[in-house]
Amino acid sequence: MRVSKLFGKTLRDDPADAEVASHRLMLKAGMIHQAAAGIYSYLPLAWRSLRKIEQIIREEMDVAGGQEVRLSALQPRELWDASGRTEILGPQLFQLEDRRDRPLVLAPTHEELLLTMVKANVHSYRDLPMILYQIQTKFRDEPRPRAGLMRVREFDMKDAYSFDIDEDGLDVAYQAMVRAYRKIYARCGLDAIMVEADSGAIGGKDSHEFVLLADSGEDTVLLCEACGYAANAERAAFTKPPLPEEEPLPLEEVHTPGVTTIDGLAEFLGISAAKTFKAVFYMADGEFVFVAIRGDLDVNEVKLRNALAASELRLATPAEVESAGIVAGSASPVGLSGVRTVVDDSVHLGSNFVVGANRHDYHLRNANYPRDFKADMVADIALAEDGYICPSCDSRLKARRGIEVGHVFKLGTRYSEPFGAYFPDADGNDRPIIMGCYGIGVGRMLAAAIEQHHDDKGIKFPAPIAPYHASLVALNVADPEVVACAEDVYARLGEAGIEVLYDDRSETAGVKFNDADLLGLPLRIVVSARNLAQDAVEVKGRSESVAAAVPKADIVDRVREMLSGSYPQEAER
RNA sequence: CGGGGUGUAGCGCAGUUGGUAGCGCGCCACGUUCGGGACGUGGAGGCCCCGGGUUCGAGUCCCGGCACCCCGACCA
Repeated sequence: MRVSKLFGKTLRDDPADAEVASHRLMLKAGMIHQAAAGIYSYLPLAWRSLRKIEQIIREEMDVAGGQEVRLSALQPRELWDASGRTEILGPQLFQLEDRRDRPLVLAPTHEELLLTMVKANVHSYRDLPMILYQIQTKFRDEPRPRAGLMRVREFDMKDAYSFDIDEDGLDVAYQAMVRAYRKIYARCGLDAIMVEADSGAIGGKDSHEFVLLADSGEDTVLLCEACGYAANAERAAFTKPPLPEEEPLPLEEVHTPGVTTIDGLAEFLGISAAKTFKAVFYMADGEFVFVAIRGDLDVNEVKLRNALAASELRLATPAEVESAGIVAGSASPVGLSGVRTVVDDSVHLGSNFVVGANRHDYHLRNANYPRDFKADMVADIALAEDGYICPSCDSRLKARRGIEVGHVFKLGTRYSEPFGAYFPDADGNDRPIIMGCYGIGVGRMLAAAIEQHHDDKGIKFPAPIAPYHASLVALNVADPEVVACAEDVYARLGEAGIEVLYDDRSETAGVKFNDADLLGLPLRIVVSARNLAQDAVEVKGRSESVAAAVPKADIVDRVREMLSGSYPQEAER
């Protein structure tokens, strides 16, 4: 491709509305165009890269035994009404009507439709196991699109679904998908780590996320360098430091004027926050819930939601707290009745806690569970944070930000049962299909790759997903010899199957070099009068600082060598 | 949905007490240059986000919308 003909122009100034690197660089390099918040079009450069990512995913899905399907994006809303997800998804679901006022939705995911197809086509245990996948556009009206391609409302996603007769089969499929995912990221030149994840509202048991560590990421993950434990913060467990066991002392009221916070309370009484118990109030599916946790810990709302099996969870408003008869600032589980109470299991790790007295300016010393208060539920609802103790060894966890680029779930019968996806087993008994689902965001992969591979000059594309393999820069196109050589090199590389972006524009060296660095193809080949004097052209890797002079005749071999050398996993294939 | 910010040329921005819009980059033409965002000369390019209002007169003041960005809430 000649740059003079390429659709898409680079920008000299940084676009004002882009803060994260991938967004800024893709706009600046002329790769993407924004239509509205979280809605982007892809220009040729981005689209080439995305297609390469898709192709890598497709190949690995096929190796893992997947069959590609293509499902309709426009779907009747009644399908979603039937699964109850019209309501669950709420405003996130794009809805429209056809000319006869029939309600339709733009599919945010495809479980519903796929299940109806599976029901129609799976008639026996002999049809299983099976893996289906699709790579196509999904629509979600996100509350807050952000960071360029990182979180958008229209996006391409690979979704795979496994269908098995039993849990053992699911385990096999799950492991095959995990292996495929690891290969996909490796082939794309991405350093993704697998972390334990919450399965969220999609349900199911085991769940893992694939995460690229990056400060611009939306997720927080906790990692243990010593034993390899890795989990999303929503899911992460940790060892809660125990307090010395004390003889239970009698409950005793203490005057605490003006004290309404845990820090204030600890300071006032000269004790550590861990010796206190704090109260937090939530509304879970409309029901008021009193939550208590040791003063040094914070509530993990995802764990709490799971413990309560609630679909909607939010902090209670001050008015709701008051109408529940709670004295905010001195709230206490002691003497509480008629309110659902959840207590973190840290209640077992200590004694003689200081709690509120349900009376302004008073707290209670020496509260002990279960002597002084009851709970409807005791569970781990604590949020893991940086520096906490690893749950599987005694090292410290590190908190890092990351970009979620893949998520795998063991769904079990979560969808097959309600959708009636049953099959007769060898004994003729109907059994629900055991399912797994496995997603990768294609556009987010591209954004994440750029987050992970860039410098102050621009992108540094991993070769397998670069829009082209090399930039060919002709310096001074007014010089006929330079042009002749560049054309010759362009033609020969093209014949050798190497994808070259040929900068044939009448621009100065600085402009061309800067644009080449900005787009960040793996190699840069320069043809100039200076090199031509030695019958050479020069080749430089995007990350290298000095270029190598290569005899003109050797250029094809040399480029091939350098491309395979930088990505051995590609060369092996 | 709450908080903050921004809407003026393709991009980045300025615009004074209200007086009919400018700079840089980019773009077009010609010439000189030619290894890290060159230079000269000449040009083109505007629904000042939208709608009301005040005023002789509004990019500017007032009211009401909308859009986009950031933080938070939310996020199969």
